[in-house]
Amino acid sequence: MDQLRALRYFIKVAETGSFTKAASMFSVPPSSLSRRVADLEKSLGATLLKRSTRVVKLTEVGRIYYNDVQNILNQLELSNETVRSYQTTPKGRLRISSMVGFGERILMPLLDAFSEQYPDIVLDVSLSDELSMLGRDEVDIAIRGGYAPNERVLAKKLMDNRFIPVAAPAYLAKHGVPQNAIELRKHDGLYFRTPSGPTPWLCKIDGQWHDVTGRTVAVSNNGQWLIKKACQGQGILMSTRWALASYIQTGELQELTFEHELGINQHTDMAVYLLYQKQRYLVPKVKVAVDFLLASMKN
Amino acid sequence: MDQLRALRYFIKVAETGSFTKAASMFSVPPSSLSRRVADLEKSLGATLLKRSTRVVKLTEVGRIYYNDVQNILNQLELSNETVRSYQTTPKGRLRISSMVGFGERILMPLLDAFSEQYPDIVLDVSLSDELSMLGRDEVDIAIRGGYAPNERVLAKKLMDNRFIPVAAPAYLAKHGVPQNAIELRKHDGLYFRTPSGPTPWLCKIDGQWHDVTGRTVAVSNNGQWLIKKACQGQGILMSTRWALASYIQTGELQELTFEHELGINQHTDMAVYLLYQKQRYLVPKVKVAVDFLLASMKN
DNA sequence: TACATTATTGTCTAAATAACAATAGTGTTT
DNA sequence: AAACACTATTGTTATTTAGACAATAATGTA
Repeated sequence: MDQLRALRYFIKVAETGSFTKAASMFSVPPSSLSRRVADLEKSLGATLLKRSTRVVKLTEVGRIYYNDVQNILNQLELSNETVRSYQTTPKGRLRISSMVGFGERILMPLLDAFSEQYPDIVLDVSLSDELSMLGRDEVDIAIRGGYAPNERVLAKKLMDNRFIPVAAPAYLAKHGVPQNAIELRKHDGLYFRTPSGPTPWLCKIDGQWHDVTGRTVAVSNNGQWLIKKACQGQGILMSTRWALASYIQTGELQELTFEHELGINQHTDMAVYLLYQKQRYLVPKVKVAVDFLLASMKN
Repeated sequence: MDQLRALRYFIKVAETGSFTKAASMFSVPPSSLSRRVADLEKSLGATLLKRSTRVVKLTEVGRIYYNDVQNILNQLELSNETVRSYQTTPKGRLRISSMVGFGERILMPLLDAFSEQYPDIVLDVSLSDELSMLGRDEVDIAIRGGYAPNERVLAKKLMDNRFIPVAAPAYLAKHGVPQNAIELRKHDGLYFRTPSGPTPWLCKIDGQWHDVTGRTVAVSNNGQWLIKKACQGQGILMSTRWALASYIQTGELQELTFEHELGINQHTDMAVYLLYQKQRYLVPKVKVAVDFLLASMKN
C-alpha cells in the first residue's frame, strides 16, 4: 500500500468533507479514494471517517490523526523543497507575514527593492496583527513585536519597538505640556487596539507600574488614522518611534519626555523581530530574504 | 512512486552505508532499493547518496534530508501507534528514561507495583543523567531534574529536588557544627558531578550568590557512594531530600540548617519533573503510566 | 594483477492502483 | 410520502509500479 498517497487522500477527504470533491482534485475516480482510505483504516484498525452518502466527517480518532498527519505532510513538503532548491538561485513563492503598521511603513518599501534584486522570487505578503503560526508552516518569514519564539524558530531583532508619547504642537499649546507622567491622566488620548485589547498608558515609578491612561478620544488598530488625529491636535498618542519618526522630523508631532519610564505594557524591552525556521534558512529564497531584510534594517 | 517506501529505503541505506545490507533488512533484492532511491533522487532533483561499489555515504543535502526525514517518519509512526492503540487496554513496550539516583531509589520500586497492575506493558527503563531526546522519540516518559521543556512536552512536577546539606554525627562531633553557610568553606566536602561538571556549594546572602565550597574529599556522580562516605564521617554532603530521607530518619546523617539559602546552582526552584509528549498521552500505556506515577508520588 | 564484493541495469513476473460501470444508500424537495 | 439528485461503495478490467532474478560494470583489497 502506498501509505503516503492514502494519507493525502484522507487529508483531502477530511478537508472537503466529500470523496467526490477530493477525488476531482486528484483527477482520479472517487472509488480510488474510497479504497485507499479504507486500506488506511484497515491498517490502523480504526475508522477515521464517519460516512453516509450525504456527509463525510472525521471521527474522534480521525481528527487526532488528521491533525498529526497534516503537520507531518507539511514538514515533509518543506524538507523536499529544501532539497529541491538546494544550491539553486533564489526563486519561488516567498510568504511573508508582518504586523500591519510595520508592514506598510517599513517592510513594503524595502520589498520593492528586494523584488528588483530578485525578480524570480514571487512575494506573497500578508499583513495582520494576529500572530500567524510560523511552525504550522503558513509563512516563510514573519515579523512580529517582541514575543518569545520556540526553539526551532530563530528570532532576529530588527529594531526597537518601544512606544513613545507624542502630541501636536497645537494640542500642547492648548492643553499645556504635561510635566510628568502622572499628569497624562488629565489629557486626551488616542489609543492603539492590539489583538489583545486596547493598550493603556503605563508608567513605572520606583519599580511599580501605574496606569496613567487619560480620557479616551479614539481607539483603533490603524496607526495611520491615529497619527492623523494626533496631528490634528485631538490628543496624545503613544506609538512606536519607527511609525512616528517622519512626523517628529517635520515638527507635525512633538515627542514628550518624562522622568519615569512610559510604556503600553510591562515589557519594556519590546522590539520588532524577524522570525524564521532555522531549517528553512537553507532554502535560497528564504536565506536571501532574511539576509536582505537584516542588512536593510541596519540603516 | 511510493514515496514513503522510497524514504524508508533511503533511510536504511544511509544508516547501513550499503544497499545490500539495507536490502536484506527489507527482504528484497538490492536492485529494488537502488531503483527506489534513484526514483527519489530524480523526483528531488538532487543526489542524496554518493555511491561507489564499495562505499555509500550521504552527500551534504543527503544528510540534511536524512535528518528531516528520519524525524518525520518517527512522528508518523507515533501517530499511527496513537490511532492503533486508541481505546484499547494498556499494553506494549513503554520506554522510560530517568536520572540514575532517582531511578534507583524512587522510580524502580514503584515500577514493580506498576508491572503487577499492568502485566501487558513491557517496561524498558534506562537510567542516565544525560538528557535524552524526548522529542526525538526515543522514550515515552522521561524523568529529569528541573529544566524547561519545550512547548510540545508536558512537565509534571513530581517532587522537590533542592539540595540540602547533611553530615554524620561523628563528623560534626569532630569538626564542629557549622554555624552559618560561610563556615562551610572550612569543612570537608563530598561533591556530586553532574553531566555539566562538579557542583559547587552556593549560598545566597542578600540576593547575592556566594561560593562556599569546602575542601574536596571526593567527587562522584554516584549518589550512593557519596552517601556511604558521608555516613562514615568523611565530610559534608549536599544531596536531595529524597535521596537522604531514610538516612536522616535513622540518624545516620544529620541535616544542617542555615539562615541563608543554600544550593548547588542558582536555580532555587529545582524539582524533579515527569516529562511526556502531550499527544502521546492518548496512548493508553503512556496515560496509565503517567497517571500511576503522578498518583504514587503524592505519597 | 587477480579477486571478491557491490551497485546497477535488463527483462520478466507479480502486485497494487486507477478506470469505468453499476449499485445502494441518504438527505432534500415537491 | 414519494420521487429525485447526489454520493459512497463494489465488481471488473486495464494500467502502472514494484519485486525477482540474472548479468554486468565498477572499485577497493589482497
